[in-house]
Amino acid sequence: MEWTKDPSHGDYASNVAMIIASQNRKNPREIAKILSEGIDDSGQVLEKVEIAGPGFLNFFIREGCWSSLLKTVDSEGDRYGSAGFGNGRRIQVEFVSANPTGPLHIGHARGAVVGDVMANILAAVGYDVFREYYINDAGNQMNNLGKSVLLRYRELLGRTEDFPEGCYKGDYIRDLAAELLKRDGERYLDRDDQEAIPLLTAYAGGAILEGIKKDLLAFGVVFDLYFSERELYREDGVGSLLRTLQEKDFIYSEGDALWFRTTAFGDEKDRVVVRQNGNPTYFAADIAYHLNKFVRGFETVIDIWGADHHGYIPRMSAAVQALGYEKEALKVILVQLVNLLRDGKPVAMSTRSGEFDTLREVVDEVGKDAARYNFLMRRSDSHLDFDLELAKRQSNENPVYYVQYAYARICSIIRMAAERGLAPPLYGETELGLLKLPEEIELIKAITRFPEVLEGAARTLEPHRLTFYLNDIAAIFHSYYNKNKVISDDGSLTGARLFLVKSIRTVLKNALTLLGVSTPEKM
RNA sequence: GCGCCCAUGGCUCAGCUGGAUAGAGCGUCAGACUACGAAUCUGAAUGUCGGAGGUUCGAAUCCUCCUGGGCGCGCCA
Repeated sequence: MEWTKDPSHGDYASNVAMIIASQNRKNPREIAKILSEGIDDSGQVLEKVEIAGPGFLNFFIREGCWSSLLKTVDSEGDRYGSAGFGNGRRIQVEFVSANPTGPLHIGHARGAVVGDVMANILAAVGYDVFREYYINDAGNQMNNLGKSVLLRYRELLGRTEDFPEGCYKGDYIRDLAAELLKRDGERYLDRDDQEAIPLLTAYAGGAILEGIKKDLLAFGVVFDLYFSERELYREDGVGSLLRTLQEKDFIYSEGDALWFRTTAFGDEKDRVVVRQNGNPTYFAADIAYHLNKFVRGFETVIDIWGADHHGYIPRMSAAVQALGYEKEALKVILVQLVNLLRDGKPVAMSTRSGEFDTLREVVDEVGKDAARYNFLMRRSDSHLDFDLELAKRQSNENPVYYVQYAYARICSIIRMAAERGLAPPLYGETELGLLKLPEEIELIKAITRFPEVLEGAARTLEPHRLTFYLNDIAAIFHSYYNKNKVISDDGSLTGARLFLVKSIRTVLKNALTLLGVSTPEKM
C-alpha cells in the first residue's frame, strides 16, 4: 500500500494483485477484482475502489474522513510521529571518534550531525539509545602529538630542531606549547624525549579532547560516554580478546606476527592483529572495543565512519561474526567528505591558510541551525558541498530558513488569533469536516505521513529523509498560506484552520527537534 | 591489477528497496504585498535517468559488459 502521486489514481494504491498474479501466473486484474470485492469497509472510509492499469487497486477516501487522522496529532503532541517498534532494545551509536590530535574539522562535523540525529531518530522509534565517542588515545599518532608539542616548546625556548614527518604543524600546537611553558616553566627542556613525550602527550591529548567536547557541545552534540582506547588496554581488553580468538582458533602465527583469519568470514585477506614487534594493531584494539560493546549488552551497534574507511567494513564485520554475533548486529553508516566552499569557490583545507575549516569556526560563522540542516540535505554517502556564504544567507537559497519560517509564520498566526481572543481548538471542539480544499487535504496527508517518514528513516538509517520531508510540508503550507486566510469572519472555519495549522506546527516542531535545529517563534 | 561506491534537466540533488506520465531546490524568463510575516507564493522552459545488452506484465531501481569519476587495497590510525 502506498501513497499515490497522481490524484486520478486515488489516495492510496496497492500493487498486491500484481504480485499475487505473478506468483500464480494469473491475470492480475482478475485478482484485483476478487480482492476489491472482499474489502471490509465497515468504517465507511472508502469513496470507491478502482482497478486500474495493469492491476492496481486504487483507493479513494471519502472527503470527510481525512480530518479524523488529525486526532492523534492532537493527543500525542510532542510525541506525535514517534513509535514503539524499537521495543526498548539497546542500541549504540558510535560517532565522531576523532583522535584527540587536533580540533575537529568540517568533515567531523558532518559525521557528528549524522550520528546525533540518527540517535535521536532511533530513540524516537523506541530504541534505548547510547551515544559513544571512541577516543583513539593510544598509538603512534598520539606519540607524534606529544613530540610535536615538545618540539614547539623547545622552539619557544630558543632550541630549534627539525620537524619530522608525521608531526603536527597546526598553530594549535604552538598554542599548547606556549600554555605549557606558562604553566610548567622550563622543566621539560632538558628531559629525555622518552620521559618528556608521554607527559606532553597526556597533557596535549587531554587539552585537545576538552576542546573537542566544548566544540561538540556548541554544536548541540552530547555523548553518553567518551570511551578511551588506553582504558581498554589498561583493563586487558585487547589481551583477553586475543586469547578468546586463539581459543576459537581464528589466530595463527606467520612471519613473527599474529594473524586473524578474517577470510573465514568473507574478508579478502587475513589481517595482522599483533605485529612482529609484539604490539597489537589498531584493528586488534578496535575488535576488542566492539566486543566490549556487545558484552555491555548492546544488541545492535552502529558505527559512523568517514567513507574513506569503507574498505575496513569486511574485516570488522568478520571480527563481529568470529566473536559469535550476527552480521546484522554491526551496522556501518558511511559519511562522505564535505567540500567546503565560499561563494562557490573551494576553501583551502589547510590549517595554515587561516581560512575556516574547523567545526568551531564554521559553527561560529554560520550558526548551529544552518550548519546542522545543511549537513542533512544529502544522503550521507554522497558528497556534500557546503557553502559558507549560502549557509549564512537569509534567503530562499537557504532551506533551513524556509522551514523555520513556516514555523514562525504559524506561530504568528496563532499569536494574531490570540489577540482576537481565539485559541486553537482541541480535536472534537471543532468542525474539521470544513477542511475540504485540495490544499487542506494535501496538508492533512502530509501531516499523516510524518510517522511513516520517521519510521523509514529509522529502518534505513537515513536521516536525510527528514529534511526532505520538512521541505515538502513547509512548501505545501507556504502555498496554502498564500492562497487562504486562516483567520476570517467565519468562526467555524477559522477554528478548523487554526487546528490544522497547529497540527502542522506540531510536526515541524517535532521534526526540527529531531534534527537538533531550533524552532524560533519569530525570525 | 583487485574490491567498494557513484553517474538522473544548465548546477546541486531526491526518487519510499521493481510500479502508473521520473520529481525538488538553485539558476533563467514572466508575474503577485491597501489581506494572518514577500526569509513567501504563482506560472513557463529544460531529461535518449552515462552507453549497450539481459531478466518481466513493468527497470532510474535487479544481472552482465563497456565508458567516465571517487575511494580503498599498511605489521598506519
